[in-house]
Amino acid sequence: MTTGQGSAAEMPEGRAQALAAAEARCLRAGAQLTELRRQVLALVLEAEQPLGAYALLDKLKAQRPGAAPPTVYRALDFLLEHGLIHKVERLNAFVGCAEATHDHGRAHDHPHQFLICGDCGATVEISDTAVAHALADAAARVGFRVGNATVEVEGRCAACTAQVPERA
Amino acid sequence: MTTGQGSAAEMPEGRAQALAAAEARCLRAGAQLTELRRQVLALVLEAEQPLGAYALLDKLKAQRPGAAPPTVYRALDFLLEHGLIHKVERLNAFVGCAEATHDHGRAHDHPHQFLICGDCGATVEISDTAVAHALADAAARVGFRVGNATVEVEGRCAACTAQVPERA
DNA sequence: CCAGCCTGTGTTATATAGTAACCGAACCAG
DNA sequence: CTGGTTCGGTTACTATATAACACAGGCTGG
Ligand SMILES: [Zn+2]
Ligand SMILES: [Zn+2]
Ligand SMILES: [Zn+2]
Ligand SMILES: [Zn+2]
Repeated sequence: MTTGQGSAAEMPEGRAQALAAAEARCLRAGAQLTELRRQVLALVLEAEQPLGAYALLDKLKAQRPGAAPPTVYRALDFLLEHGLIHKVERLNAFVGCAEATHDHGRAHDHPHQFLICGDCGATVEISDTAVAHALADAAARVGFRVGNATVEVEGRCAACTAQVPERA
Repeated sequence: MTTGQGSAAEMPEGRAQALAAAEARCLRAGAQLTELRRQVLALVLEAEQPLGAYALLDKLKAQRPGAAPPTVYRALDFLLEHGLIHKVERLNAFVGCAEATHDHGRAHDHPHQFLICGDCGATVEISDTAVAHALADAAARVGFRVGNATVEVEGRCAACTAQVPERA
């Protein structure tokens, strides 16, 4: 962060690493990371911001002219199921899972939260266990058993806060 | 949906009370709770579960035959701006704000979280400050200034957990 | 070998969610 | 009576997501 947007500062080979990790993970899970699914994952990963399904579709058409909405939605469903990407509900958009970059961690269903800068659009994924615990506690207090949690915070990122002198 | 879950136990006059509180709050804010907006608010409040905009539109048409999407979306925008309802992003649906029922509390922009039962659909709003604090802390750790937070947990409510013997 | 099944994808059509733009009525201030 | 402002009706459209059917390839059991 800081330099520019979101993950702009990541090393360029981060994508290749992420793809390799995804491959390894699918292998272990007995899931097929097909060409189409790999293409969609690559498109999601190379974007610096969350991309909508139709934006992905447009990009995908360059490689796969016949692509249609179901093409990309089915690939996204697969990637979501296997924890390789997340959906940002507030944006109806998709991002690569930050934890999935490393093969070692089991990124499936890991607790995660998004910080979305309303200024520059940068969206970063964090994995704060204190938040997850607070949430689980609050839920338990009313007898609710927690499954999957969507936590998305709109606000202003460090870079944009520093950049703008306004608003003391 | 059976007798419904979640807020089924609320007193029936809760709606009238909520409407009165809304009225009072708009008065103080200098906002006009018009007939249309009151109708939409009433529809949201009398539903036991979050309602989508088009579901609301269908119901609204009974009272207002000419209603169209902008009709309901404009009303929803007003109600959202004034903190009388919330949007559940995961469901693309709207619910009355639990805090707004009481005129005293300043329910505008209050921290809130939703617990959504995947079984019966019951959606309850809680306002846990520990969650809000944990979130603010985690964000501050990366220099992010928190604005509005979306926290929506899918899981199983107490009633459904009790009802189903399975899954020891 | 050939059915029969399963998975993945292509293809068409449709459902659901949300907005833009223009209009006129009602209200109020000058 | 103007001229702004707010509200809502109306039309048309964009954006997001899914249903349903079709087909091709890789298996598997006969
Ligand atoms: Zn993740
Ligand atoms: Zn920013
Ligand atoms: Zn609320
Ligand atoms: Zn339930």
